[in-house]
Parts: sequence; C-alpha cells; structure tokens
Amino acid sequence: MTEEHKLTPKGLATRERIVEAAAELIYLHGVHATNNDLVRKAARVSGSQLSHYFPDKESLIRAVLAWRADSMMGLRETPPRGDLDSIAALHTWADSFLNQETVLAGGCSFGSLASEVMKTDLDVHDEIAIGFGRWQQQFRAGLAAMRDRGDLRRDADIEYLAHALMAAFQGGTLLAQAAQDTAPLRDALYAAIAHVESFAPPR
Amino acid sequence: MTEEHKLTPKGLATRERIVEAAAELIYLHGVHATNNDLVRKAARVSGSQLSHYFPDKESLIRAVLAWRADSMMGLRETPPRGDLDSIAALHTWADSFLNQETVLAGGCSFGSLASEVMKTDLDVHDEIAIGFGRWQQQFRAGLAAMRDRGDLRRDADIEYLAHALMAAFQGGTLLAQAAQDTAPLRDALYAAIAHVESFAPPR
DNA sequence: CCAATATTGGGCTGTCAAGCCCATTACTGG
DNA sequence: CCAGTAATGGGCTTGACAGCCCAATATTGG
Repeated sequence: MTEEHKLTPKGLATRERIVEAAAELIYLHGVHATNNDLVRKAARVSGSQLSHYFPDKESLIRAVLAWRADSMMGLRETPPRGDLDSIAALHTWADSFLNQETVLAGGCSFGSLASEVMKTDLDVHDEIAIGFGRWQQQFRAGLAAMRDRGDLRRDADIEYLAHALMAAFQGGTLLAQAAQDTAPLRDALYAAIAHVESFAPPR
Repeated sequence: MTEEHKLTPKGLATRERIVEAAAELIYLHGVHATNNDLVRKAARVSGSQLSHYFPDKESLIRAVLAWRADSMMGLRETPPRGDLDSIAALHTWADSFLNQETVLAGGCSFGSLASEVMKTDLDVHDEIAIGFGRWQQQFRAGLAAMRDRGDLRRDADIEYLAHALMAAFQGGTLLAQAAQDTAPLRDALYAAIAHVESFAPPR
C-alpha cells in the first residue's frame, strides 16, 4: 500500500478507473485472460498509464484484491451493509446473493480471484489473508453480538461458526457456478445458518 | 472421451504418465504456470508426444479434470474408499483431509482446478459438471442409505445435505489454503456433519 | 508566472509458450 | 516376415503479451 508517487485527485481517479476495470474483467474472465490491452480499453487509458500506476501485473492484482476485499465488506455500498448480528440478518445477507445471476457468472468476487492466484508464485498472500481476515471479523462481530445479547448460548464457538458460514458461502458459490444454479449456494448457506441457529439457548 | 487414435498399452501408459504429471503440476502451480515444457520434463516425454495424445492444451486439461474426478471418487485408491453412509464414516472422511498438508498447498484437487478454468473460455464445463455430479452422487447415496436405515428422519432432504457437505469441503479447503491452517476446513466439515446429524430421528 | 512534478500517448521489443512439421523408430496383426 | 500403424524425437514458426522507452502535455505549489 506504500505509494511511490504522490497522486493528485485526477491521478487517483485514473488509478481507480484502472482497478475497477481490471477487477471486472478478472472477475468475468480470470487473471490469465485479462491482458493489458483489455484493461486499457475498458479503463480508457493508455499503455504508459498502466506502467505508471502499476509497474507490473502483480501490483495491479494486489490492488484488485484490496478493492474486492472492500467490496466484500460492503464498504463500497451506499448505505453500508448492516451488521450480521441476528439470524434474520444472516438470512437477508444470504438471500441477497441468491437472486442475482452475477454469482453464477464468476462466483465470489474475492474468493474466486484468491483461489486463482493463491497457487501461483505471485506475492499476493498478504492481501488474501487480510481480505479473508477482515471478512471473518465481520462474522465474528455479528456472532459475538448475538451471543452477548443472548441469542446464542454462552459456550457457542464464534470462530467455529464464522468458519462454517464463510466456507458455506465460498463452496456454495463455486458449486452454484459449476451447476449454473443457485440451489447449492442456497442449501449451503441455509444449512450453515441453521447450524448457527442450533446454538440458540433453550427457551 | 472419443479417441481418434488406437492406443496400445504402451501408448496408454505414456498418456497416463502425461496426465498424471500435468495434474500434479497444475495442482501445485495452476494451469497458467504449467507449460508444455514442464509437463514434458515431468512426464519424460518429447514435444510431439503431447501433440500426439493431446492436440491442444484444452484437451489435456479436460483429461486432467476427468482424472481428478476419478481420484476424488476414490476410484484410484486401493482399496477403494468406502461408502459415506454413516456419521462415523463422514467423520473418517473429513479427518482424512485434516492431517495432510496437501490441502494447504493446493486446496481441493478437483475444485481448485474447476474454479480456475470455469471462467475462461475453455470448453470444460461438461467435465466439471460431470465431476461434481458424480461426487454429489456419492454423498446422496450415503445419505440415502442412512435415511433408509433409519439414521436420518424420513423427511431429511438428501440433496440439501449433500450440497451442504460439498460446499463445506470446497469452501473449507479454500479458507484453509488461504490461512495455511486446517482449522477453517475442520470447522466447516464438522459443522456440516453436525447439521446432518441434527436430522437424526428422536430416540 | 514558472519550475517541478504528475499525467498522458503510443510505439517497440524481448520473452515465452503453444502447436506444427518431418523424420525415425517400435510395434502389431496377419 | 512384412506392410501398416502407432510411438517417439526435437526443431521451428507464429503469435501474444508484459514491460519499457521517449516524448509531450497538464497540473501543482510557491
């Protein structure tokens, strides 16, 4: 995240345009099929601008990962996504993915990219760990709030449940993408949420 | 799967050697980083042999997908993996992944490859759908056996539970790979299995 | 206003990988 | 034994893409 150039607002806008265009292209067609030229045309910039803001492809991918991590947190939405601190909120969160065909096209905007670049020799591990870590934190915060409020038993393992929810989403989107059908994602998410619910205190 | 050449046993062995070497390289470094030369050296074949058995890279990837699908089913193991028709069997299946560092290196041998090639323009969708379909069938068969035996309630939704198990594994391996820690995979699998168990009839 | 610095343009080149070619050797079936 | 076919060897061409270069223009800060 250390910038070697001072960026004016105009430069920032150009940089943002590049990242957004690259993120969209990579999401739809993967890193490998997204070449310099496609990014240039989509972002309406010239060759040297890519070199200027991103000396190599790896730095661009890192920027896209960071950008996608923010999207996943809802930081880019207006208004910002609310907390996931109730079963109803989790269901709302889940359902928000089931009625958009975007998931079928490219899976999870962060996870599918992470999966693709993780096993290459690109130095992107930090960005991936940070992205998943911040995402997990959102679930942990919501689950902890539920536990503190009494919606979950005191001995409910927050991290365990957060892992289950995250994995259900990541795996569900992959299966949905493969089957071109949201049913696997729906089933996985509902199962994970039901499992969270099973830790509700007896009434 | 239609062969345009008649293959002698020797040819079949060479072909198998190529597929296995390519599968290993792709698993570790991804499709993009696995070039012709690396496959040639690993399989100890010459350039024309690749062209002979696999006219282009896409056909090789298709073969690797089919090969990985067989591995996932345990068809390549001796003895073949048993049925997943009890909670104990599911736990044994889950634990078999948690003590091997292979998962941390490359995720699911089939799913990570599927995720990588799915959004490219390669014509591999059939192989992916077939691979996941056969895998799902194994879970469905095991769950149906449990239901028929009375280990699960009669109204337990077999497909729903199969989706939950598969997604937990796929998502769990991805998170484990990212974190370089099997904990997310363990949590996801245990949660999914516990959810299956919650459909046991009251006793 | 003016220097320093940021931003932009577009061409160019080295690298690398996929797939092709022609020839040679091994094997099979009758 | 001997055609016909399969298997092998290695070089080569073509194309694509990442990164680089030399400029020119715009903007900022003092």
